[in-house]
Amino acid sequence: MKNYSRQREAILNVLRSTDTHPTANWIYENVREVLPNISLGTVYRNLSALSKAGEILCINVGDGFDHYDGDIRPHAHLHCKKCDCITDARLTGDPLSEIAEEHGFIPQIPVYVVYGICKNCKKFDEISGGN
Amino acid sequence: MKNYSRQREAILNVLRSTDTHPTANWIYENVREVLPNISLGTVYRNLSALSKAGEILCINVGDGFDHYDGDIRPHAHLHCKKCDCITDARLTGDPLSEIAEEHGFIPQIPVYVVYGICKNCKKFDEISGGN
DNA sequence: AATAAAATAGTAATCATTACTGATTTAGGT
DNA sequence: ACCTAAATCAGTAATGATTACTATTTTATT
Repeated sequence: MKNYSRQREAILNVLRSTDTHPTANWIYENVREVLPNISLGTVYRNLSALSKAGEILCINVGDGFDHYDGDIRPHAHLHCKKCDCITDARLTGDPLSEIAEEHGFIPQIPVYVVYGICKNCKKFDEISGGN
Repeated sequence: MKNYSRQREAILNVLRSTDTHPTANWIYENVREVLPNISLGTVYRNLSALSKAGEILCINVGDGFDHYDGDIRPHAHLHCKKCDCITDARLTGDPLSEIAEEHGFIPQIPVYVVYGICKNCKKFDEISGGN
């Protein structure tokens, strides 16, 4: 993360222009439209470095892919266990910082996660009769 | 999940007797002390089935391993980004359900996650001067 | 322009997890 | 108890997202 690279800038641009919490491969495909010769390894390396530097977030839904989020402002993630989508939700307070404090835990990265069933999957459930 | 198997029961026993949110391999090693011939594939298959059935939780810290939790009562997880440990914390309310409701989202699985720095890593940071 | 550090493209290796196969166990009726 | 079908198992092979490696190119600084 010492030197400028147009590859890193393009990766950040692609990631910050979506709210879909994409995978490394999705980012790769989209950056290729700007930089056709970029390597998948470069995408992975930069996402990893940016994540470690705290400039982006790495999210793990449990679908076998790492997802990334260019929005590092405090917000919540609603994880759907059916379709593995991630919906952003604003936070009206800091609900767990008090609890965290009891444990001597610093809630450094401002993302809260809730598992559940999203709007669309809920709709489908009602039609198909559950499951 | 139709038929009884002593393997599945042993896996559940091991998982429920710890609060360390272990990996599949840790569970495998510990179940082997009771059932020496159990297969690693059996452990994976059962953990997956139990997780899908909602009897246990699969947790994804981002350290390359799936972790499991035998406690499915409502509680929060404090994820340390330094050592990837997971600390349980009790919930005093239902802080995000109101927000979730706005999105038509059903917070079905009662686990909240907060990323940050745990007590021990914090202590080490103070000694070594950060990072 | 010259140099060293950093980053890249392309490819090979890693390794947690999943899939597969033939044998064993369970459930439930007879 | 026996019988059958479905479920599960042990053991092993395959998968595939991610990481590591290497030789080359780019960046920052003098």
